[in-house]
Amino acid sequence: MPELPEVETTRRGVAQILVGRTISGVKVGNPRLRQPVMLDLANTLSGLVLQAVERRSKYLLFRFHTGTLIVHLGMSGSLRIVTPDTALRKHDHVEIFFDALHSLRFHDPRRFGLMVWTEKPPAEHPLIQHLGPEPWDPSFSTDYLFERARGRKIAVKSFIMDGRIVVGVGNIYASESLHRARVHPNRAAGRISRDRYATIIDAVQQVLGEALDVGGTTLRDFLKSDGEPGYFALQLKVYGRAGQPCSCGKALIRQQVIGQRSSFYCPKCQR
DNA sequence: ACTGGCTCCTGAGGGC
DNA sequence: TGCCCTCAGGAGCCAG
Repeated sequence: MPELPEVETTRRGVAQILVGRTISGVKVGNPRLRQPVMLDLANTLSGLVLQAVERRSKYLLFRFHTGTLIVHLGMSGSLRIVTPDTALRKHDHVEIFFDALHSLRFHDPRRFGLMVWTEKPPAEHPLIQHLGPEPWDPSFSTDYLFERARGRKIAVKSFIMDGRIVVGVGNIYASESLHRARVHPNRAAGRISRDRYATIIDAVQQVLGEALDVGGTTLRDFLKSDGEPGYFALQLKVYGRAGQPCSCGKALIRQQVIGQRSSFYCPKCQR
């Protein structure tokens, strides 16, 4: 379940090794992802030099001079760089061949991921164009968030997970961020003060940033043959800890479904 | 304009 | 041991 820090770490690992290399071929095993993978992707990509690997939200953007390959890892997807002779694993759906030592494999058991080609600027692609700011973009400001929340009755946790409001805040880090900001996840977005939104922004940036820092330390594992970029061992304070004492020591962590998503909070220190 | 609910898919884990 | 059930989740989509 890659969240933004995992996607960014993947981006760095892939970019470091593959940028500047030329694609020699593509093999599509199972094209049935969230959107079908073009079966003739090899025709499109063969001979192209990878110019850059960028990221927008949780979408990875493989840039070529003729267009962009948009990749999303869904919730179980991962990318791995292997030598082409490495044995295929179950759920290795797409392989992009570079040279004798480098092949990029897309692995995704649940197939919520996606791999699509576009010749337009990626910012104009339907998957990208309606996305809100990145969590660290200056436009993700207290005023912005407060104004967008006016009149909204939706739970603040669902609000900050809405990619049109801000991208990259997944289910786990939404719970963690609100715990850090001491805001109850079920509080209506429109009934939160400007000051508290400033705190929420700080918390989101800190939580994602810390996860990214942990990810950076595992980057060297990127090439390990059996290693997934994986889930970072960031200390989670509430997620998955229902019934355990909160770090405040005054209450047990509760679990509640909010917006069809499992959510965790401390009833004492989050209001 | 909002909101909540549904959907894709597979593996893990619990109960018996 | 093995079967069956439920749950988990990113994010687009749809109906009310």
